[in-house]
This record gives sequence, C-alpha cells and structure tokens, in this order.
Amino acid sequence: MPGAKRSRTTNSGPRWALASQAERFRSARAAHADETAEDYAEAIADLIAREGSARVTALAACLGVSHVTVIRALARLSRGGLVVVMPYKGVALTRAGRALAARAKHRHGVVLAFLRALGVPARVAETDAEGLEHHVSPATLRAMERFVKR
Amino acid sequence: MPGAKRSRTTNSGPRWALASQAERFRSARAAHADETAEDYAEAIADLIAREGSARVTALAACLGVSHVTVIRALARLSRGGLVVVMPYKGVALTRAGRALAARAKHRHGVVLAFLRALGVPARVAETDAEGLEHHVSPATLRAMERFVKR
DNA sequence: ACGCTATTGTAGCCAAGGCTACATGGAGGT
DNA sequence: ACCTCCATGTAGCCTTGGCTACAATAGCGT
Ligand SMILES: [Mn+2]
Ligand SMILES: [Mn+2]
Ligand SMILES: [Mn+2]
Ligand SMILES: [Mn+2]
Repeated sequence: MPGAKRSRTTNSGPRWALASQAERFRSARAAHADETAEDYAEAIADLIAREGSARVTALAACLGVSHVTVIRALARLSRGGLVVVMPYKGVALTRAGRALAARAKHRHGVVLAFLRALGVPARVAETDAEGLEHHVSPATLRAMERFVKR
Repeated sequence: MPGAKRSRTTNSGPRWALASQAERFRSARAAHADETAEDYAEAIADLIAREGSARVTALAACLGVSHVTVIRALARLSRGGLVVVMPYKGVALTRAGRALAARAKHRHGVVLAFLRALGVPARVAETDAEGLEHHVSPATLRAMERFVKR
C-alpha cells in the first residue's frame, strides 16, 4: 500500500536534519534583527562623511522611509548605545556605533565588489548587495575577498 | 572656516545617489516580505517529499518556531492562495504554492552549490544560504549558476 | 467504549517596523 | 521682532512574526 504507514515517531531522513535546519532559520532571523542597526550605522557614517552631519530627514530620504520611522529606530539604537541624537543638529555615532558602521561598510563593499567580479551588472549588484550583506558570515566574507583578489 | 556653511539645499555628492539608495533599501524590504512564503513553501514541499505529509508540528520543528507561529503563518499563506490546510491531516500546496516551492528550492540549491564552489565550508554555506537566497535576483542567480558550472 | 496523548486551535501578550495626521520647535529672511 | 517654513516629535493605527498558557479534538491502544 502506498504511503506505507510508519509508526508515529518514525521519520525517514537523517535524525539531525530537522534540528539543524531549524538552526539555519534561527540564524537568518538573527541576521534580520541586526539588519536595521547595520544599515542605519552605515548610512549615518556616510551622511556625516558626505554632508558633515546626519539629519533625521536626510536619513529618511536615504533609507526610503518616513521620518517617523527613523525617529523610532534612532530611539532604539540610542537605547542600545550606538547613536546619540542631538535634536535639530544631527545624529552622532558612539564608539560602538562607529565600529559597527565600519564593519558594515567594509562587508558591504566586499559583497558589492564580489558581485561585480562575478559579472553581475552594476545596478543589480548594488540592489542585491543591500540585502545580501546581512547574511554573509565571516567565513563567506573571506571567501568573497579571496575571489575578488583573483 | 571648517565645515564651510553650505546653503541649506546644497549637498555635495551626485544628485541621484539618495533616491536610488532608497530604492535599494526598498528592494531588500520587499525581499523580506516574500521570505516567509518562500521558506514555508519549500519546507512544506520537502516534508511532503520526505515524509508523505506536512503537519503543523513537523513544520514548527523544522522552522524552529512554535506551532502557534506556524498556524498563523499558514492562515496568511492560505488567504494568499498558496496552501490548503487540512486540520489533523496536513498542509497541501496549491498550484501557485508548488510553483513558488519549486522556484525557492531551485534558487536555494543554486546558492548553496555556489557557496560550496566558492570554498565555503558546508555547515557555514548551509546557514548563509538560508538567508542569502531571498536576496538573490535572477541576474545574480544566473551568474552563480555560470560560476558553479566553471 | 473510552481514555490518553499528541496535535491543533485560541487568547492574549510583546517588539519591530511600517504608515498618516497632527503638534511643536528653530532659525533664516524680511 | 516676527513670520514662515522646514525639521522634529507625538499619537495612534496596522501587519508581521515571535511567544506562553490554556482549550479542544482526533485517533490510537487498550
Ligand atoms: Mn549596507
Ligand atoms: Mn543592507
Ligand atoms: Mn534578509
Ligand atoms: Mn530561507
């Protein structure tokens, strides 16, 4: 008979498969939790470098969200000790914030250069890099760097 | 004087930079919106293939979330016409659901094979692929396939 | 036939990340 | 000095995606 009835606890595949698959999903969810902080830190550092200051409105335009969304995100990052908000003056990065921005910027650059080296068109590479970067582990990042340097 | 005061509308960098950066962030957010559907479709198809049915409990174990989370996600996917839930029997994929699962599974496979080919250790590759897959555009996917086939 | 146990479902909580509409504040230009 | 405009902040709403605790039910084994 088809779908031969197996006792309720039996399951064909390898015993470790399910648990470690769950771990993979957990990792992806954890990456998403860090994503906002990374993107904000990088955007703030860029704005300060390019315009001398990072204003809430500029951040909103840059990230493609409303200023309200930025204000609330900054409040969270501030509680987390990554930024200092100076109303009507701009947002500054703390030491930890600058460190995060530097790591994010570096990784972003590597991922982008990697995609370009792979032969992905510039515009597409730029778009994909913005999402991919947050899921690139240190080991994969090293592999990408190796590849970029031929 | 340092930080030479620029008129309020001036901004150094290229004029198009901000808007298109916003577009990149919007794309990444859009990818996240599809992520749950893709992962669920793929997991359901896998469970059906491996065990003959996809039960809520099995999905929860597989995805690393509580059964409540699965039930609610399935309700949304059901409203979206991707799955049909048959209580105490299992979850079935609709035609659209099967198509999504097939695309997701293929892309996942390519991303994983690509990382392996790049020299990323198996465990790390499996973990990274779970998050990366959702941000790989068709153009990048093709580039990865090309690379895997040397 | 009946009870146990595992599966499924509900209620209600939380945080994040979006939004619009409206309120307040700063600062430049007149 | 003051007006006006823009930047900032608040109130309140929504959806997604987590969770725990508890309720209901299917179906197996006795
Ligand atoms: Mn980035
Ligand atoms: Mn990003
Ligand atoms: Mn992602
Ligand atoms: Mn995935």
